[in-house]
Amino acid sequence: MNTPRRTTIYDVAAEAGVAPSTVSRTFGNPRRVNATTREHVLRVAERLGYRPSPLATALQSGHKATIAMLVPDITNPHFFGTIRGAERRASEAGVTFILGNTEESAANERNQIERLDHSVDGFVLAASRMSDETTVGIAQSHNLALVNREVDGLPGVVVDSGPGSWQIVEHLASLGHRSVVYLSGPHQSWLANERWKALRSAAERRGITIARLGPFPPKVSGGGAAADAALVSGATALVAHNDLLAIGVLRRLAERGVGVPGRVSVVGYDDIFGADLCVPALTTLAGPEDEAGRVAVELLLRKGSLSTAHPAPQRVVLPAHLVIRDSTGPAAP
Amino acid sequence: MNTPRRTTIYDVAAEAGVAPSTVSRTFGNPRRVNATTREHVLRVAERLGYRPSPLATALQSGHKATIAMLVPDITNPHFFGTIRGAERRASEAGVTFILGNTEESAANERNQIERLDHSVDGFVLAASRMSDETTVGIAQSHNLALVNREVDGLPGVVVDSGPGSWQIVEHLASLGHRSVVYLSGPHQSWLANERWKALRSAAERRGITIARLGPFPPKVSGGGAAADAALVSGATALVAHNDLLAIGVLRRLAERGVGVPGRVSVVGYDDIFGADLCVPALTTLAGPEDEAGRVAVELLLRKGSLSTAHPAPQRVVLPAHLVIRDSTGPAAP
DNA sequence: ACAGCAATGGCAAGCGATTGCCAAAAGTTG
DNA sequence: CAACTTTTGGCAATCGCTTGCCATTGCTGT
Repeated sequence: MNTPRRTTIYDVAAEAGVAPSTVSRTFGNPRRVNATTREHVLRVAERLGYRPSPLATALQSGHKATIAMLVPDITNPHFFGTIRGAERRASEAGVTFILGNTEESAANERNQIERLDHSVDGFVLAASRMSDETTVGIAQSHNLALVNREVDGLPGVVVDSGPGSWQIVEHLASLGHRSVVYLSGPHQSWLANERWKALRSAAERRGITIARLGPFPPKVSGGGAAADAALVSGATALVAHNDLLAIGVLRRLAERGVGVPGRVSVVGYDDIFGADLCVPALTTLAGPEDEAGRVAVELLLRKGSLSTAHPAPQRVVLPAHLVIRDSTGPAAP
Repeated sequence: MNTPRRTTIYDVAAEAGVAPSTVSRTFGNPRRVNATTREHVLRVAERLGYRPSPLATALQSGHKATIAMLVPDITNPHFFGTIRGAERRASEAGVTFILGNTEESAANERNQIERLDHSVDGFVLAASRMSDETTVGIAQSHNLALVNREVDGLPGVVVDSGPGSWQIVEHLASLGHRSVVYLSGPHQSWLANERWKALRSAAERRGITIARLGPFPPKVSGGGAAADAALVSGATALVAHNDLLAIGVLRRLAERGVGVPGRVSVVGYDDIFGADLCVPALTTLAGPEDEAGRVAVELLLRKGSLSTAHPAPQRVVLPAHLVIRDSTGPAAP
């Protein structure tokens, strides 16, 4: 890895017989330099294999062309889509993409932000675990875009679980279910609370009994306890916080010989990879996760550009739709 | 996002009544400054909320404390294990982690490397699509660590598909299969060739007929064509390049009413999330993907430190093991 | 032909650290 | 106590690029 010193604007300038500032402008502010000169400089730069140093640029101009995305659990397939979408959009925009895992911890999240602070233009916070106050505080000095989390005044994108949750309840109701439980995710998860609220209000409207159980870790391994608790409750339909949990529930149910959807129906959220692979295939609320990732990055980028003339939408809601598979069926009599 | 100008070593220096260089040393070379002074500086820095700027540091010292990982397809769950492992290790080492998607293209891979060149200390290349020559060329001026790819003289980690492939063949042979096909991944995939070689030699040793079909895109969607081709071949056992492809194959087979493992057996590689969810559950070669990610980063970090005294192992081979599930069974008579 | 301007290029001062070199202070040694 | 070594802190150059400001140059209009 011997470094033969990289080509700098000075090298190019010398070779092209112009001042370094001219070279700099050629790249960063082309209209500021005469077409002929520009061409010439570009040619020389090309020949010398010049590459601008993002570091030096960032240090001087403050423009880092880099964003970071923080997810609570990089393991969770649910985030794959969002990560993918975000990475794609960033890459398209020529922005480098930093990925961080917060291990479901708000403290960890803060630290990462703190650490990366100097190195990025902004953060995409997916399913942030931080409190509203903390988040607002951070937003004071940082560019943020939230995914699946709403905080007053902050830009973000959510996959709409409201109408989605209603769809779930309607579906269940139409199958004759009268008693439903929601197997909740972490209590500090905004999403968990949102889903619960939506489910409850939908259930009330339909005159259906609904209860919240948990919290359960939103992983396959959380399914055991969740299933057992649900069974005790006597509900005929279980709505899990996410597909991972739902799959865990399905497993446990199979172990215990509880028929799905014969005895109970199971619904998940997210439609992750694998949801249609398990048996019975999982009925789940599918959202455009990729899109969410894209949009979040978009919001961040837009905010950067000072197009205050055309204020970008600060809050985007993406529609979700229920994918009905085999894990839901008529309520047992 | 108004930036009230961040605290710099100068601020700290002024406040603490020392020179900026002392502040710098306090952080970067603590033993160079008197304990008392150090304590004092640290206290002041703390009070002022000083955070070093990685950019400035990198610009001056060349030490970026950042690595990038490039994967061919961020979509593929297979890579998430590796990504996770790599991210973890990087994070533990206080190194920031950049993730890039190369979309299965060697050219894209080169570009990304070029772009990130100035910003990182090294690259983890997962299942790189670049030719050996190109890779060696790049290694001349960049720090590289390869995952599931071997290039002479370059450090890397592979999940050992050799013995693994033998296990597959043994398993199939013991079930009475005499004719096997390998449903290959992309031809420029080193892994695909490696697997093929291992399978073939194992098959020969066992006196089993084996053929290579493909290439097929290593995705679920590639499974249709792969399954059809395999059926025509008349083989009783299909070994797919990876689980995604295997799952696609399973689907197609089910569509066509071909019993698995009744009529044919199917084996995959990687044991991705979902492999045990599908029906029949997939027999597959499981490797420690997380570990591979960790190790790759480790190699990169080690190379950075000039511990030439204790030359780090340049090539790590991780063992794989066959997970036998329901997609393999006795050969049809 | 001349004031008035816009376009273009150069100068030099940063951005926030690191680090080689030097000098002052402190500690050792016989 | 003189002579010497080790610690410790400061100075200032440097990393590669951006950008405000100034000086030229060449047009324009009248």
